[in-house]
Amino acid sequence: MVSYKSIKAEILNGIVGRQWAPGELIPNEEDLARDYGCSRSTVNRALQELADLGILERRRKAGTRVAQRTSRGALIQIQIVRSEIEQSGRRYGYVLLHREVQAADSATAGLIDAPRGKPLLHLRCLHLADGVPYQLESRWISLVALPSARDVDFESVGPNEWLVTQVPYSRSEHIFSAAPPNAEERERLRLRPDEPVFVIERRTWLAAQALTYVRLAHPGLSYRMISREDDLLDETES
Amino acid sequence: MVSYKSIKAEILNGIVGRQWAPGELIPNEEDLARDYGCSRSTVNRALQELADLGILERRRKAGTRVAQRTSRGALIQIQIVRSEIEQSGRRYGYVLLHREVQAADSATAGLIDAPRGKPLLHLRCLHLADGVPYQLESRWISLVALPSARDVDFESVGPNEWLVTQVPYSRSEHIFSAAPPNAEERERLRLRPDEPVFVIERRTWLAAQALTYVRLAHPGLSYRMISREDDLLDETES
DNA sequence: GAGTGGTCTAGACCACGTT
DNA sequence: ACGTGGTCTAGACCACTCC
Repeated sequence: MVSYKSIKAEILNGIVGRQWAPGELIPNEEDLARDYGCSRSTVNRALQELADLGILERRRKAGTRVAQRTSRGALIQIQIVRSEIEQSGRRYGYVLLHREVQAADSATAGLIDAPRGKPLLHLRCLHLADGVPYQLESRWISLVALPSARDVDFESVGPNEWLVTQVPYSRSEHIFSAAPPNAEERERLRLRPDEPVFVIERRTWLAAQALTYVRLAHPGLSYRMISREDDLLDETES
Repeated sequence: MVSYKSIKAEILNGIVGRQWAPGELIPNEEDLARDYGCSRSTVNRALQELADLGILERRRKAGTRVAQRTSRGALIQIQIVRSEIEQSGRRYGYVLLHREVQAADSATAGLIDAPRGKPLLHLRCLHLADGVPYQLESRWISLVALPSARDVDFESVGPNEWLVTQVPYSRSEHIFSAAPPNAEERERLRLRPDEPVFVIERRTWLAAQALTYVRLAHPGLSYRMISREDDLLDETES
């Protein structure tokens, strides 16, 4: 029996081995099914998965081509900060610096994308790795969307860890940037002179409703955000 | 006819609407097929795609559960710098600063992951948006893997644009960081005092062979790397 | 052992988009 | 108009893994 995985692997080999160049047409499903001695459904599944990966481009009547990949994706895995630190073999530490319920003013309403005047929970926390400042977190949580957050004190559980036990989200936005530190960051993160911060900002929504906005600042000289990918090698080729 | 997309959408609605909580078991394929009045294959495709998205977890005999999503991904699209600038409505400018063939010394060999002594093409380029410095690129290309690069002058075509017309890659690594600028970056990017740079480093391989290493430095006060995602809403729900 | 998902088939009809 | 991919079906057999 010819499996769709083996067909995927063979097509990939053909691309990597330059049997088909980017932009080139590969045979249609019917021909491939005859070549491999399997049904068209099996070929279809293989080609469809390669198209989902961005490796092929398919259009009815026009056929299937090797994609010209002009943009290259990098998938960043953003973990809970605790597991990020513990997985690197370091000891995790957590301090809640500030906790306050406030009404959204125009500045914070814009950040979290919630209506002005609605109640927000504002938290500031410091995360440490082996006692060294690792991340300064400044977070707003919409109490309209997540009213139960009002009853959590966040002294022992970080907001990130609490949030993942709650609802899923349906939309998210991440912004990464490099910035000069503000006074609090310089002090709390014990930055050296001229050391910038690496900033991650994240907003999440469930349907149209804003859930949370968070700004995560890391010391620039020690923090690296890394993404590794094996694009094609997920099949067991001999 | 019940489509696999409508089943996907209904299951998603059930999850977002908390009909099924994270970790909870959803009905098996046979039951769902009877409920929806379609074949098991159709249900299978819907559930399998949701599992691929990380929204469901499936195990034979154990059934299908709503996934506990503890880590959240952000997909960064790294485009050719030219289209990145032109898509924002600005005019693209390009200057080749330096071009040199050199043998890999121990430092550069480590960066690109190629054997010491092998020939490398080293390029430094400046990319501008509306005449303002946007990105300083420092790139090494393995002439072992890509010998034809030796014959390209890179005066009019940027290395990024040339490379995508060449081979695909099979493995890549991206590192993002915030750093104080070096002297050249301060001058070429016309940085303000205390302005850090946002640095993207990328290495790519084809099978085990290193292709290229590039370090891209952006002015920290103006550059933002943004990623937006609609996790669940790719179906046409009314 | 038995229940569940994983895959394949042969056929069918349809939607789309190129020609 | 027609060639291509997109989807669905009814059935089958198998692989895994929980009990």
